[in-house]
Amino acid sequence: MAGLKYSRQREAVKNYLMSTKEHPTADMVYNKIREEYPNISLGTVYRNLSLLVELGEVVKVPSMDGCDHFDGDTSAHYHFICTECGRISDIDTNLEEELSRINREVNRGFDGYINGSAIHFYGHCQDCMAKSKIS
Amino acid sequence: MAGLKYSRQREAVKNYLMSTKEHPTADMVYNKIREEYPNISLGTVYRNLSLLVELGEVVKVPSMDGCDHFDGDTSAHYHFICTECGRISDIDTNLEEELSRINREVNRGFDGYINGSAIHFYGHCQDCMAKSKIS
DNA sequence: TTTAATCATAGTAATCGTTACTATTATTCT
DNA sequence: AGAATAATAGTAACGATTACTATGATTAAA
Repeated sequence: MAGLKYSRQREAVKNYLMSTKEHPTADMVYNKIREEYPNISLGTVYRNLSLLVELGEVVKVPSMDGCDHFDGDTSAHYHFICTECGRISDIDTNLEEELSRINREVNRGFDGYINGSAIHFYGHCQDCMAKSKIS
Repeated sequence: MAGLKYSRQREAVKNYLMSTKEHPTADMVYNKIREEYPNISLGTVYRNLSLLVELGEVVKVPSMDGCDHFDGDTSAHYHFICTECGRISDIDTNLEEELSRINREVNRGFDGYINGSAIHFYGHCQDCMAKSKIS
C-alpha cells in the first residue's frame, strides 16, 4: 500500500548527496548522476529530490541564487552562504540550546504557535578572503 | 553622475511597502499600484523593487512559496512564516543580543568571516490555530 | 523656457528553474 | 511467468523574473 519501488536513479541521487559536502542544486545533481547514468532525465532528478525531502532523507537548503540546494546530511547543523561566490558550507557549532531558548522567548510574545526556526549565516568564505587579500 | 531620477511609480511602490504589514510579492505590489496607476507595467514594479532593495530602502523576505516577498520596514526585526497559510508576519522580540553572541560563537569555529545572520520562525499563525480548533 | 541629455516607463519577448504529461520500462507481488 | 503498478525518459507547459525596445518623463544647461 505504501507503493514505493526501488530505483537505481533514486539510489544514485541519495548516495551522491550523502557523499558530498557541496550542497548541490538539482542541475548539479543531474550532471553528476549523468556520469554514471548518461540518460537519466532532469525530471527524474527533481522528482526524486522532492521525494527524498518528503521522506526526510534529504534536506532542502535556502540560498541567495534563487534555486534550491540539497543536503544529504540530515543531522542538526546550520549553513553558511558566501556572499562573494555563493558557496554554501556547513557550520558545525552546536546551537540547539541557544535556538530553543530563543524559540521559547519569541513564543512568549507571539500570537500564534512557533514550532521551529531556521538560522543561517552570511559572510566571506576562506577562499574568497584569500583572493581579496591578493588583489 | 548618480543618475537617479524621480518617478511616481517608484514612489508609489515605496509608499505602499511602507504602509502595509502584508509582506507582499511583486505581483501583489503590482495589483495594488494598479489601482492608482492602471497601466503601470509589471517590469517597472520588479525593476523598482530591486532598485529599492539595492538602496536599502526595502528588504527582501524569504518565504516558502518560491517567490520573493518585500518589506518596507527596514528596522531590525524577524519574520514568522505560517506553514499552513504561508502568511508572513513580524516578530517584535528583540534578538540582537542573542544573535550577535551566536555570531561571535560561530565565528570562533569557522574558517571564513561571518558578518551577518538571518533567523526566521515557522509555525501556525493565530488565524490558522483558530480554524483548526473549530474543525 | 526651449533644448539636449539621459533615465524610466509600458509592453512584449525571452529566460530559467521547476512541474506536468505520456508512452515505455522496471520492479514487485502472486 | 504474468499481472499490477510505480518509475522512467523525453518533452511540453508553467510561473516568476529579467531583458529588450521604442516612447515618454525628468533633469540640467543654454
